[in-house]
Amino acid sequence: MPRSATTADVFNAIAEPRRRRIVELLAAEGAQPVGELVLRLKLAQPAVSKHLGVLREVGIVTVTKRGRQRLYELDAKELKPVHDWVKVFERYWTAQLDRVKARAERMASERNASAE
Amino acid sequence: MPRSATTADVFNAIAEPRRRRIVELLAAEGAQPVGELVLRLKLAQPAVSKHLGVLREVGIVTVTKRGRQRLYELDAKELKPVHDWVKVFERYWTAQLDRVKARAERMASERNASAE
DNA sequence: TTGACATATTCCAGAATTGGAATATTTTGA
DNA sequence: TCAAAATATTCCAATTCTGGAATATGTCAA
Repeated sequence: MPRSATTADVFNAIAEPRRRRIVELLAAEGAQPVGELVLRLKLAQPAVSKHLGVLREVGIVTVTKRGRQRLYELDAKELKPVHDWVKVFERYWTAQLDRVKARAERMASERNASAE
Repeated sequence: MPRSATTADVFNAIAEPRRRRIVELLAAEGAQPVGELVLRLKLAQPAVSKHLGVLREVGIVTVTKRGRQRLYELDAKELKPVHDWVKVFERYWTAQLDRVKARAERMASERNASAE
């Protein structure tokens, strides 16, 4: 069987470097029309439109018409699931590493011992 | 041209739901042998081995031999780049949302206005 | 040494991604 | 109404991904 539904999911949307750059750009500069992104990213227009399409499907960006252009705006709160997920691991590289690590390893070996 | 090198990158590694589950499991239970993961995740052994391979390539997990089994352990600090990236957007959903949002939008419209 | 166990690797198939080119669509301005 | 501008969509090709089956590899135990 083939690949299973990972698409249309926030984690996948930001797995693409170019899409991350789009997100960064929108965060830094505010809403932008497609053409502006094309210039900044040095990508072909269709490519940009497609990436924006993926981001839009996931809800990371929203569109507004302005004349013949489309303004894309970041809706950053859609990134919260990603933040929530990695946040859990924050303690692994924060400060008192030794104690945390030692504790994790101790628990791990105990679990393994009793599980076999 | 085809897809461009997104593989072997941390963001991609965690884009797969099953791989995230593996990471979660290793975080919660400590180092585990492949067989244990197979049972927990209800995935076929080759599938698990392959996912572990991806995680290993990126450095998210490390392996240790123990008899005929291989113990996979989480090296969570490799997730830091992801955390660093999303952390920037934390303010978008934290507390004083209105003020932040208003400010962002004001700056955005100013930039757009002067850019044209 | 041989056989069973644990895991990795290879090969295959179906689907999905991505960029590029060409084209369609929408909107504005003359 | 018509041409140009801005963007989206479609179609194509090359590549990649993932799971499944079969098989290879390594290791222990008798």
